[in-house]
Amino acid sequence: MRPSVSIRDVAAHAKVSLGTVSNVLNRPEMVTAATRARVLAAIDELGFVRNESARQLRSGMARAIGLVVLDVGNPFFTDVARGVEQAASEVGHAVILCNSDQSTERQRRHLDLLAEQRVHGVLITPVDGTLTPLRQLEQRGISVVLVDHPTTAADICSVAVDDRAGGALAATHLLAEGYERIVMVTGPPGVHQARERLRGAREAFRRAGRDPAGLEELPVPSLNVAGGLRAGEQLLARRARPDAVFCANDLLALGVLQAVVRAGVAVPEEMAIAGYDDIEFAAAAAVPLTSVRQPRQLIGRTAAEMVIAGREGSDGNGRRHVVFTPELVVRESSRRLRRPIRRPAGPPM
Amino acid sequence: MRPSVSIRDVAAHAKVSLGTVSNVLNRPEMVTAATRARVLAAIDELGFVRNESARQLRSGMARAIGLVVLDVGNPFFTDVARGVEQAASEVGHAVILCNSDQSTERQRRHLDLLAEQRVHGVLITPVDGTLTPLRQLEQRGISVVLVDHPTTAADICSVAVDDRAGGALAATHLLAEGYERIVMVTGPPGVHQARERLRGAREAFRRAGRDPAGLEELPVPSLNVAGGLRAGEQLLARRARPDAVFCANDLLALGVLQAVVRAGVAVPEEMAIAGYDDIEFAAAAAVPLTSVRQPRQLIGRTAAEMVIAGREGSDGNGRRHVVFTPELVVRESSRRLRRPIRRPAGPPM
DNA sequence: CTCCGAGGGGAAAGCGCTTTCCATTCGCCG
DNA sequence: CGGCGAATGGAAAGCGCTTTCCCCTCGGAG
Repeated sequence: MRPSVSIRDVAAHAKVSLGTVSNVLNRPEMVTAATRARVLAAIDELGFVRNESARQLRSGMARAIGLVVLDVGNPFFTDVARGVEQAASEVGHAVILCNSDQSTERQRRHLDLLAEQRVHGVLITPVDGTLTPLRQLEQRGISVVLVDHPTTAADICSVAVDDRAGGALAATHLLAEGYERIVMVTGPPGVHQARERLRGAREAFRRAGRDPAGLEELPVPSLNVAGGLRAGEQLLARRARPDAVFCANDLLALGVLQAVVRAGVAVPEEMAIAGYDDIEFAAAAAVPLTSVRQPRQLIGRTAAEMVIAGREGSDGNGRRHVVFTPELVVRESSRRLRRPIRRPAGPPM
Repeated sequence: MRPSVSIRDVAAHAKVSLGTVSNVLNRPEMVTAATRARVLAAIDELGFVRNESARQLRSGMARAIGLVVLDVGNPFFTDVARGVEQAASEVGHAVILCNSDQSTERQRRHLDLLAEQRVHGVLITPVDGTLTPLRQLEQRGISVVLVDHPTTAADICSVAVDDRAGGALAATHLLAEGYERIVMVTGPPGVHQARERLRGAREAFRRAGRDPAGLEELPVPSLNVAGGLRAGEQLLARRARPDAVFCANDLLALGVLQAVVRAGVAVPEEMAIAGYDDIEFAAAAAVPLTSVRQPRQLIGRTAAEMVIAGREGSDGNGRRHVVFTPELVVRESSRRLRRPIRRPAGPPM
């Protein structure tokens, strides 16, 4: 097997013309079964593998799509990625996964890279609200779909979940359970999703006849477990602790939970906790976590399908914005009822 | 901004020759500062983005590497991916992430795709021990590095962690704590890592003067939380429950833990649990989980560096196999000491 | 003023593939 | 048996870039 077998070698080996090999590869129906078999046999014997770059140089576009996420470590995004990957592989597209880690600079570098690769499209959860670089991509013919980014921009496709509704679900639930002093832990100021969830929660306060300002916001620098630990410690240090904490995502919630449990404070009796995303680990936490579930894989799959379909007719009939509805999952971390006490020999849990 | 700006347009706009533009891009030092500036200005004005496919068609190799993992949902792999991505982006390489989901078929499809893309190299945690397709890649000039796959194959580079030592660490610890009836939960039969961890654990039994056969193996179909839940239920249903469970990874352990805690069985008093990987969520679990830590990002980074360096001289001086040493992290889930009693009414500590 | 060498121009080849345009060769129908 | 259409051959262009070769043009050193 020579390092590089070209379509021309295959043609020679199968004793057909170069064009025929190309036809077998791209329009197999217009070639006789017999010759097709002969060509395929030659491909097999020679170990020929089609060169994507040459192909894409002609077609002008790669059979790959880019996925830029805020944090690969967040199970929310890996589930989205899974959905994307499934949809992409069904049509033979590769997925280039990029992790911006909330850095504008890294995001920019990744977008440049994807532009150089002439990817078919880009799925992105942008670091901030600046959509200019994305519009530039679109001008270059690379379609863009915003993922989980509540946007009002009509010119860019998006797939999102109604964060405001989700925030409202959580807040309504906490209020209904009778919690009074509620704090919402959010991430860095720029994070759109968190803002919307807070907004939804405040609306729920209003609808419940409560002062929206009564929902305090506690921002932390990062939306991960470390950020949650930090938030938890801050809350514990207060004289007047909140009796319920709503976190912008489950990683934060797990961090808060860990800090709180470690300090011997009972959840939910002394402090209830609710998260967002309903990641797999939420149910397995120290105290099973109440959370707001989003159809993660479906988000990814839908976004991928949109970007693969491209902009054909999307201005006319194509849907440009898809919004899913979240769902509240109540678990022990926020139930007012005293949890049943389970003890083997004596210790509670 | 026209859909496609080529190097030729840039040359015309900057009033230089085509070759000069190419030089600015690839060997900037051999062009005068003045003309370089002029060319860069033209690039900027026209919004030129270099076409990677054309470039790679000439060079014969893409500036991208493939990463094939068993499960993107497993934080172990996302951390590895993070390390890979960092190392790759430092040298301007893209990372194509592929998820085999333990399926040979999916793995094959992904490898085909990567071969078509003419990626620079492939990092892979193979589904099984069949290395033939990987050898084929190497013959095509695509270097391969096995990740977290204990191999004896001298002809393929690898980065791994000493799974046997890790298994021994966990088992030794459990024995030292005085546990008697220990079960190890492993995954599907083919999974190499689990096999080695079991082997290491049995060796530890032997060294402790115990019968290695005393360590029972309980295989489950998948190495994730669902698999763990299943294992947990099976163990709970037994008349004679084990007093300690060692799981082949943390996802399994979290699943077992969840099943056990839900049934009101105390951990570790009635059943101790130890996992493997020390993922971020292990510390935040219902009962903080004892686990075996692996340098995940470092594994990814090292593997990426190896594959980017390629096979240049690796037969001679280049290291072809790197093995890291794991580390035991003891938490409450396996401590013999009774945990401090924490209850809302009268929290200690 | 001459000469040299560096910076740059211009042209060309070629990476592997797709696609198009004829020209050719069949097998087969009328 | 003439002719028709389907299946293929053969040739060629061109996607955007890198690289090489050779020639030209200066500015500065001698």
